[in-house]
Amino acid sequence: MKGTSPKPMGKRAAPPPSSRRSVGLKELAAHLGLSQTTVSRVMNGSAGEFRIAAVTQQRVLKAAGLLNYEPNSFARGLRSKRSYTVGVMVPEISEGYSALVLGGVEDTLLQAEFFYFVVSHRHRRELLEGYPRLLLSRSVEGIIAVDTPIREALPVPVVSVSGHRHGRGLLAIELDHLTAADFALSHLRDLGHRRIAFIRGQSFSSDTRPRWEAIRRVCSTLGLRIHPELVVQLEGTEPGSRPGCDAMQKLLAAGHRFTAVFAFNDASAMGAIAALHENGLHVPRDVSVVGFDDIPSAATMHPGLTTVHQPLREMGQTAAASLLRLIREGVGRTPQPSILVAPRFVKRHSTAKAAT
Amino acid sequence: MKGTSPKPMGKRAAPPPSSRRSVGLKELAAHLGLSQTTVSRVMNGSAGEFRIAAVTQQRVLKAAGLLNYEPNSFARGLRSKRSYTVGVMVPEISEGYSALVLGGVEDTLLQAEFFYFVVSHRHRRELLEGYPRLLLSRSVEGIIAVDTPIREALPVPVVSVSGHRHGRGLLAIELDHLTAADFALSHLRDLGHRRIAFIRGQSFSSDTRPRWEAIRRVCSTLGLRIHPELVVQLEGTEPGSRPGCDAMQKLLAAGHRFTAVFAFNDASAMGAIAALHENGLHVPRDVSVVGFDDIPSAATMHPGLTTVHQPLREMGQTAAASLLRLIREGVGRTPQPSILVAPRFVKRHSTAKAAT
DNA sequence: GTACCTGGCACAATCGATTGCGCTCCTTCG
DNA sequence: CGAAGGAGCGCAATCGATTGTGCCAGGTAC
Repeated sequence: MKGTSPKPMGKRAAPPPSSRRSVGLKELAAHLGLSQTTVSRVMNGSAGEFRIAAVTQQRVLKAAGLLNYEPNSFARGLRSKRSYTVGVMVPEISEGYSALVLGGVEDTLLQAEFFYFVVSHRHRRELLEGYPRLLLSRSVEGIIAVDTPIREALPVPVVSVSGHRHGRGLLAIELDHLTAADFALSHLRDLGHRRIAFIRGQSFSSDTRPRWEAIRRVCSTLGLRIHPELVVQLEGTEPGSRPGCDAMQKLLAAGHRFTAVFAFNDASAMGAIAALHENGLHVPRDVSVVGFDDIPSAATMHPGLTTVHQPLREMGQTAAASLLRLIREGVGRTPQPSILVAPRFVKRHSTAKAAT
Repeated sequence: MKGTSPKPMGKRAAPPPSSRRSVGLKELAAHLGLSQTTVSRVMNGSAGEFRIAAVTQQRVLKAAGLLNYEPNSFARGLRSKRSYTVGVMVPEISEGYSALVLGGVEDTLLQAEFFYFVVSHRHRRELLEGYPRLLLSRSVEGIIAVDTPIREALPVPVVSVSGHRHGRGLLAIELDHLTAADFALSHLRDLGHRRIAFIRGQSFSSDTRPRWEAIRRVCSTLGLRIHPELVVQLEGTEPGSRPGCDAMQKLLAAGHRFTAVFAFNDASAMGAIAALHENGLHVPRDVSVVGFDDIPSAATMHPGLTTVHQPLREMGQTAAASLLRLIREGVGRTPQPSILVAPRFVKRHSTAKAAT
């Protein structure tokens, strides 16, 4: 009561552009001659349930606008125990894959007035294990794991995008690998290819195993034989096309004949093409190459890369939407362990009829 | 549109049903037979200044570990008024440019135990204007604006990366455009090019203006003439190489002769090359092309693109480090309005001696 | 006239950690 | 032996919003 109250309802010209230090609920209430309770209820839209007079609501809203009131997020979170924030774990944010998924995640989250923290673990063990707890200590309400294994069970919902499936109330958003493999292999088969080489992904990439499994099953269905001597694996954590180039060099050095290559991703397909060129082989005349992912440069490179398009943005959106649902409804007996999204096949110019 | 929107926020949704309730400071203290004060001091490392016995510290630390104590971030923030969080605004997170800068930002921030929110505004006006306030309402301690104009003065430090410079205690991290232009233009001049075409950036891109200014100055220094009829501008917000392709088509349609092109970025350079090919012109035999940015596919395309490399990751790191400094030391008379980072010139195969 | 609504709002207790003081014991010194 | 001084902690008031409950006045109902 001692201090001079800012302005007790007196008439006053337009208050100076409120560059004020964030007004609190308290000041707002005082300025209105109301209790914090009432103001809070109006601001939260629960005015109806508490019978606040319509005229009062208008007064509050108007004053809030004028004084530029913003509720303190800490205080609000402390009471309500809600942060409206989720955490997103990715291997490396600057890589196209994660960035595209993040774009989709953002689309959905921000629409629901959620924010998100991003952390990238770079496949380093201590980060992989530490980040979930770190995120939890920041009060996230859920976690989206992109191409990232989650081992321990967490006290919040977790949705993975192309991640290792690990049960325990973990919802996985996955590409329909079977359809993807069918697209690529049917295409090659129809072009007459029988001796197809495969470049498998690095062991740490979570897509490696399911995609290979799908390839095996589809080959079997299509009556294609997998020649073990034509299967190589990417190695090293280096991004870009180098690993694919190395893998193809190794394959070529072995000297086995093949007319087509199905690469693990577009980056390795590009590396493979570079290696083929260096060895005097022409794509697609001598060897056809099919990539995976459909990254932007797949369209602009020469020759344009035939590849399987992954709807990464859509996967991000689906992941976020699913996570929001889990947060809202609780993780009650996850109805389904995974959601499949459909790939698209993009035929460009790196594939042609098998050389006879 | 002004003021606080009456966020309905719905009913109190059931709080996330956490399986294992986290222990609070209170329980920890009780379990130890100590006061919250003491435990808090030990946990915050300020034990020394408050003469807590070494043996007590050990006890506390051990119990905290056992009971798995994690301080509540809301309560902590409420008192200390620190969030250890910054906001990052980008045009679109899924684009390579932003993603690379973000990578650098993350490197530095996470090392300082800061987290960050990402929001992408897609050049939409309402988002551009609303996000700063929205971030502030989340109690961020600072903002990094990547290729994003910030108009109003904010109550927290702001660092921009390749953004419109706008004084007012805003620190800008910028590429050294003069050096960059000199790299590219000296190279072309030395190869004998005199009639050089320019593809300028879209008007909404903050790099467009300063880069063009640098080009003009460097041309003047090098004794190169800028032929107005050889200057075209990118149009449309479409990402990828289409805008560059269109621009080059327009240029070719005009029918003026030129032997080299300096594109606004690699994407448009690729588009330009595609357009040149379509018109029967060979790169680099008939026309040399220099790009800008050095995006990953610049190296793998054919021909390899000669370009100016922007150290985007480094720029992100510098931005984050600078922001942290401003947060720590306050925005006292920003000592310098901008920090320049040096580009690198990457010579590949899209440039050659001028056709005679 | 009394009892009973019911609309309209206020009280005060939280949420969980931080922090300015201040209160005990022990030593140690004069 | 008394007092000063330090070592070791605890009390209780915050931070700002949310929320269960309570209170009062005016309006029926009988």
